[in-house]
Amino acid sequence: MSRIALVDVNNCYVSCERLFRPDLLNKPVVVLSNNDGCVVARSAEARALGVVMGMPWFKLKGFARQHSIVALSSNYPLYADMSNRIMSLLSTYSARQEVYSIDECFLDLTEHGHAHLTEYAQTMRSQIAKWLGLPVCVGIASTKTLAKLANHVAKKQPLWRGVCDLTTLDKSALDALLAEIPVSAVWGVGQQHTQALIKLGIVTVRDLRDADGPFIRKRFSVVLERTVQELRGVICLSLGWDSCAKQQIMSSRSFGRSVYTFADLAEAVTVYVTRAALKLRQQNSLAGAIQVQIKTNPHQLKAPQYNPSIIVPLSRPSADTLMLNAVAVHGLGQIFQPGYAYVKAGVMLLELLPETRAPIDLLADIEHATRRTTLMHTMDRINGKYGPNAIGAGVAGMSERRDWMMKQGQKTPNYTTRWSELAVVHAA
DNA sequence: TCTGGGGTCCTAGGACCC
DNA sequence: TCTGGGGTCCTAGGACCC
Repeated sequence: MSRIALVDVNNCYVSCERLFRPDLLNKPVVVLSNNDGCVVARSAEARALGVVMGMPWFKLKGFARQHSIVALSSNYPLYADMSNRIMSLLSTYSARQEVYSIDECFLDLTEHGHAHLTEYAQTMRSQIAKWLGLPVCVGIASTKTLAKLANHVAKKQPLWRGVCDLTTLDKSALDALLAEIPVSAVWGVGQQHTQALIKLGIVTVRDLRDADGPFIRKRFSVVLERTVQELRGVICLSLGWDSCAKQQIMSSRSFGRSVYTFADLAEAVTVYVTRAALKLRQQNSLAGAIQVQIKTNPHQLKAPQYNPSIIVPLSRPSADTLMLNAVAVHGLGQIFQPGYAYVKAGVMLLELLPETRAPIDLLADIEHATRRTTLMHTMDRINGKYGPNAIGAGVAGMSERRDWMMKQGQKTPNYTTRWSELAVVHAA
């Protein structure tokens, strides 16, 4: 039988912030989404006060002041850097690792032998705590879905001391445990499914595990039927341990204020294309098409709404920022209408293919293409060294003009990724 | 004049995840 | 006044072909 572990950082963003702000330990802390929009992470203390994930910050503000909740803007460079460190440390614990998100990964421990997995996982926890100062929980089981569930149990039930290995339970103990957990805790069961399942009398994880597979498939989908199988210990989701290339790359942001003009939107689109194209080159891919979208504020019910998008194919696949940008801005021109208050724009790179599989264009000017590729690499190197906006496409504008950029009122410094913002130790 | 069915490809949209 | 940003996979339905 296989053994899969799911390792997950507790309250990841809050824990990262606390590393450099030990004064925040034991205090209610929340981290806000881009634009300081809503809550995306909360400490145990904030959760205990009733702060819900996704709560808009403007609604929470008064309550937060009353209860001395500390709110921070999200600091993704810091979280990404800590994530890289933790993932590389965890990779030493298994030959097979699937990095599933910024704060969690699966490890295949099948080859490790079954006897001492709990101790092995405890070793991981203490090494991560000691080297990086971050708290993690570990769930172990025979499938990914069960490992996610085990992780949930490890977090919720203190008696497991941060590591829950479901394979150590006998059948009746496992049945009893699964009968305590609401079906909504299962990976792949969201709000819609939860409500529909409850109506059918499927309320606990145990109910779902024991539900009729073909019925679930018919009433819901093959996806949920796979989940049922996985809960029974049948592997349907295999471990993807190669960091495979993304199939689409997106870059979008809400603005700090409403935007009305084509010029401002074009400037934003150029910034997003620049960011997306960099990611594209980093995974050595080319894009065959680019989608541009702009949006008005959906929460502003009385204001006129306009949320167009357009997909523009490229004449030939490319990773050239300037080329992609020209196409994107042209696409923007097709959908832009004056007279609306736009609050968000985004671009998506589509039809990605590996650089190596680029079609050969007999009519292309090889010398020109090579120069452009060199230009892109040079640009990436300069931006890598001097900051992401050191040089870019012409329309991107200078930062002082970009007053539409997102609001980040409470951002902590880039403690680990910028020399100028390193934490400083003061001698007593 | 009458008339069919199977297959593929693409797209939009929905559900889910963190 | 102020409500995130990335992703994945699947399905249904239409267009088109033979």
